[in-house]
Amino acid sequence: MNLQQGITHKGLNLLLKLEPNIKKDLRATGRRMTRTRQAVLALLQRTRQPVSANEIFDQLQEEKVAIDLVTVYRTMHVLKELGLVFQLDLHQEGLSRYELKEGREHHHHIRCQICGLIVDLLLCPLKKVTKLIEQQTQFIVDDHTLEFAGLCPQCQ
Amino acid sequence: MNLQQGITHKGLNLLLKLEPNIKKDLRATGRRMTRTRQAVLALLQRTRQPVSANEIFDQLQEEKVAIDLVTVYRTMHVLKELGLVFQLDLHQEGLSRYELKEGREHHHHIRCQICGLIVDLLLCPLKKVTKLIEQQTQFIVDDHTLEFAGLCPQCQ
DNA sequence: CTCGTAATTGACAATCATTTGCTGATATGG
DNA sequence: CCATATCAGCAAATGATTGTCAATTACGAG
Repeated sequence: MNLQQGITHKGLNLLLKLEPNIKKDLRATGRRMTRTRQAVLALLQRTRQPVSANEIFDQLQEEKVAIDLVTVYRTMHVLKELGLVFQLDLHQEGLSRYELKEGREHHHHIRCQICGLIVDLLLCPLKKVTKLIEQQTQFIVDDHTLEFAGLCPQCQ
Repeated sequence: MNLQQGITHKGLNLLLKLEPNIKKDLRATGRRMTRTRQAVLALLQRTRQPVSANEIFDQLQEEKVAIDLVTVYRTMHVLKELGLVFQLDLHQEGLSRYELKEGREHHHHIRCQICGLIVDLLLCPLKKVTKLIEQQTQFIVDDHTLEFAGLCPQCQ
């Protein structure tokens, strides 16, 4: 089984490649590419960890981008509808985090219970189990959530 | 791999067996067995599905048990501290659910996206994967959350 | 390039789940 | 049966998220 950590984003370079496609997606559903949406998308691209609405808001404030927290929520809602963003609800965090799909594969996360560090796990051991569950429960399974918690190397 | 659904509770019978032990646990930490805690425990025992604080509150109201919602939350907090209850934060539900451990084994859940039915999955395919993750991330893993979503037989 | 219109924003209030502060009620050992 | 520390109930605070509405802005048509 192949398990890789880390990030394969290439930073702002991708913005130029990504933006026209996203604009197309927006237009196709009667929406517009605005400067606030650009700012949020750019931030999501250069951010390594899944970010909360508040973190997006704070970060953009620091970068002198004027944006309302409400607009951040609305933007995330739109990006979710377009299927461009994953929403993560990590156990006992009490808030949602988001990350760009951007061609990334299905994956899961591990979170440090001390410092909150979140690391990607590029593995999914659940394909066989899903079939088994479908057979035995008669459900049609179409999603799953898998998350690990523990202590990161720094916090042990 | 053995996967069973369903419930092995035997209802109120267990209350008699369970209560003295729980009272002991409470007393050991300077706490008391009160009638509200009894009512909540009894409800948890005869309930099949993981229940939210509000559901506990509503259900007890119907049964003419006077209890404040705040007290439900505080009771769940105590029961969690004593390790008697699991807290579940299911994906996109935006609230917490609770279930009695009561000698039940580690397990996971599947939730119907239409009607909200939650079924227990008495399986856990993650032991090997946990070791692998520990090796490769250098984390010490001490918990995980696994949840499936889909359509139950009725809702397909 | 300008305009009109519909989508979007921001400011503010509302909502929902959950927590906290305070005071009177009550379980429990003595 | 009493003393007292824990507990319940109520009110109000909190933090995340959503709804309202007037003012602003994107963008295709001309």
